[in-house]
Amino acid sequence: MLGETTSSWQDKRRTAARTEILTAAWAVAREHGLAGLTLREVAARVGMRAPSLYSHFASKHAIYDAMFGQAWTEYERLADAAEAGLPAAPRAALREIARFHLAFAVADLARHQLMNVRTVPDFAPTEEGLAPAVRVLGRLRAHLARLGVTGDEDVDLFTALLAGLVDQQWANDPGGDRWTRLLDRAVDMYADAVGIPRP
Amino acid sequence: MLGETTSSWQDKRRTAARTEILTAAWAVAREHGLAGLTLREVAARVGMRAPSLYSHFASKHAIYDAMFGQAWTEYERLADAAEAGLPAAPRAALREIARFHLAFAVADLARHQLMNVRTVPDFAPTEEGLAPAVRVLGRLRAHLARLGVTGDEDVDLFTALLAGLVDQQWANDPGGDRWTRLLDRAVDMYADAVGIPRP
DNA sequence: GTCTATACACCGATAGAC
DNA sequence: GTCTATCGGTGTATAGAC
Repeated sequence: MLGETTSSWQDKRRTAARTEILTAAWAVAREHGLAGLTLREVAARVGMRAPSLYSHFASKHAIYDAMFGQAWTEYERLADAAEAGLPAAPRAALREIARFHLAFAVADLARHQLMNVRTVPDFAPTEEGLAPAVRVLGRLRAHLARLGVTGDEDVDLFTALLAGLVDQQWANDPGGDRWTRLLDRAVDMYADAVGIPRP
Repeated sequence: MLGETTSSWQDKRRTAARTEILTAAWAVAREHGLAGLTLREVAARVGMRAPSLYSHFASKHAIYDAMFGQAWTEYERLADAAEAGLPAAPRAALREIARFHLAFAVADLARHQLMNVRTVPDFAPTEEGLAPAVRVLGRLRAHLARLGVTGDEDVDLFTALLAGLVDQQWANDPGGDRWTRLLDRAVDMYADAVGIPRP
């Protein structure tokens, strides 16, 4: 995970074990809900007893933290890939950014809950786990700036708009599209408000 | 709670005990977080042992459900009181509705988490607990209709906008006003989009 | 009816043997 | 590293005192 220059045979085994544990943790979280994740079940899926997990992660929170980092890293990776295909027209570009965000947030409840926290009682990501999330927000700021949106409040308004659509979608129509289908209208409403020119 | 025509001495004692338990539950939820609510601590605060709570509530979820109903009933009560002072100007009225909602949602994290669910793993409000929440949404629809906003999608867009501001506020600036202060801009943005006339 | 005492199955976490 | 055993916590069920 960290930028190791040399990785011995033992290190590879260690990271492999960590990866396997995290994969199992994601599966449990998706089946039983994020809060329904238990060390005993994760351990069972990787052929261990629960206490053995503590040789690889300091605590259950450390597992959540690693998952948090994985989720935002994956977001970053996919966003990078999608960046090449961004339309030139400002509104179309903004629409595509919003569409990507909503699609990612609506695809996996456990992941969404973890990335946007709150549902795990005392969990707060460490600085290391937070890093990719911070980078993603920076990337969004840069994109908006390129579209002419530079004010902090304008950026905050955009994130609130996206967060609201996602939240209402999960809360009141999970699996449906009652709120996600409002995306185009929401983006146009926002674009009008911050002065992004109409096509 | 229910509409009893006669309330015997025992009934009064029963509802008094229930009320006392719920008050203690709110206190615990505010101190330790909504998920940090434990029956043992609630019981201790009302001078009971944990199992004794089961004489008054069928389960911990039943306590959550009663709290859910209380929160939305309180929202309804305050909204009713505020209704008399609503401005005549459409945008001002919309702004006041939004302001009330945000103020209520931002005032108490445990209450907000409970009213908008999700953080309590398997909890889903019963029909009875849900009733005041449904009434509140109906009231909002009526208000918006009076302002000329009748489309379901327009209503959904408004609820998403409010939900987003509240969520971002709690998630990224709890206790502050980084997102709540965007309220006027958000309302104007929305009013422009749905065609509520400018003053 | 209301409460206590007890018990059960589960949780995260730790200690120590191997 | 992984195990077993265990600790203190949880929600919850039930038997029985009053």
